[in-house]
Amino acid sequence: MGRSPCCDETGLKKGPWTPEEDQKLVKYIQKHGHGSWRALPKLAGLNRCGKSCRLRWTNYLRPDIKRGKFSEEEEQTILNLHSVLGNKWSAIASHLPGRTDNEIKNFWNTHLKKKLIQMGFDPMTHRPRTDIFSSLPNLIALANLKELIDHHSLEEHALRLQTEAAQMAKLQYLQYLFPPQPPASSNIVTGSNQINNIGAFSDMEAFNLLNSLASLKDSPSVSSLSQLDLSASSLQGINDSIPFSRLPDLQIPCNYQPPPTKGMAQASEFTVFSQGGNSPISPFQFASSSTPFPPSVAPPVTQISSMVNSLGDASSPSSYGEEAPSVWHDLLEDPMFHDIA
DNA sequence: AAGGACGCCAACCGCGGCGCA
DNA sequence: TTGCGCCGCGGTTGGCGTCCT
Repeated sequence: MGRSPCCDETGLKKGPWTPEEDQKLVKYIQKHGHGSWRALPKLAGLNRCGKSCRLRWTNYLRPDIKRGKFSEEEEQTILNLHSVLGNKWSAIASHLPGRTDNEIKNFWNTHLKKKLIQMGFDPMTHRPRTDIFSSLPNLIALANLKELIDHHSLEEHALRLQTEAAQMAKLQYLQYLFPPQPPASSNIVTGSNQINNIGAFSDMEAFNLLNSLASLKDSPSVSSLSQLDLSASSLQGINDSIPFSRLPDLQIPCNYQPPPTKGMAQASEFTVFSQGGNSPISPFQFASSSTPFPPSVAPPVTQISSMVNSLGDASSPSSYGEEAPSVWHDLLEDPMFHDIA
């Protein structure tokens, strides 16, 4: 309904703008304002469609446009806003004075999206990618840790710490796969269905799931799972929705070498914030819920945890468009899972 | 030095929303 | 209520510059 026919007209110039055209457009708008974009080209003496003129003005010629590289603060703001708004580029641009939606969109597509992928985050959900392949390094690390514990005589204290770290990592991984569902009253606008899909498991479902795992652990058929200490205290952990802020405490086993991705180096450029208990949104969100939104100043940059880094591998396929395993049974029965565990 | 691959970004395309008659 | 015209938005494309082999 109501499609503009302006660009279907033949004889109108397309493609890059010449300095002369720019000058005509700027002069006209400075003198008369843009008024009706449809009528503007004729009035300004331009052989362009109104759409083209509007785009040229809003994305390039407008006097208040800020050009040049995005600052770290702007980058952080884009990340935060995108985690809440999704691909609402105009809405994001409205919080970045002097930046156009087109510029932000391009910056996202060429830089930020790649960075998130390299760090093992899904650029749409801002969550660690949930596909099993992207988590393999982490699972392998856990296996290596077990090897270490089995074959080396360590001090009891160190052993206990490492075992706890392994438990925490596994529990957190479960949490990543089935993050808590956003509250029904949540008014957060998401630009992606992914967010809603991924939040399909509630805390209680995850808790029940772990209970069923606990009952399975004594079964000879799944003996490999017995490494997972699913005591009541550790189960309490996931029921409390382990936040991201716990991640930096985790240690990767000393014999584990993370994949040599560029993202590893870039990781420190980003900030990871606590998700809080039930936050349905990005790890790039602000730690304090009392922080006014949108932020005017980016928070201090902290180091991303090695745990988060190890979750993803830039070379592995993205989880974008995929779903977390819908049935845990399938996962547990998968021979690969047994091998890893 | 040449040319192929890759990245960046300005510009285009097409759809949906909104106002108005 | 319906249809039309316009605008704005998000996705995509294509050209240019740079890097790599």
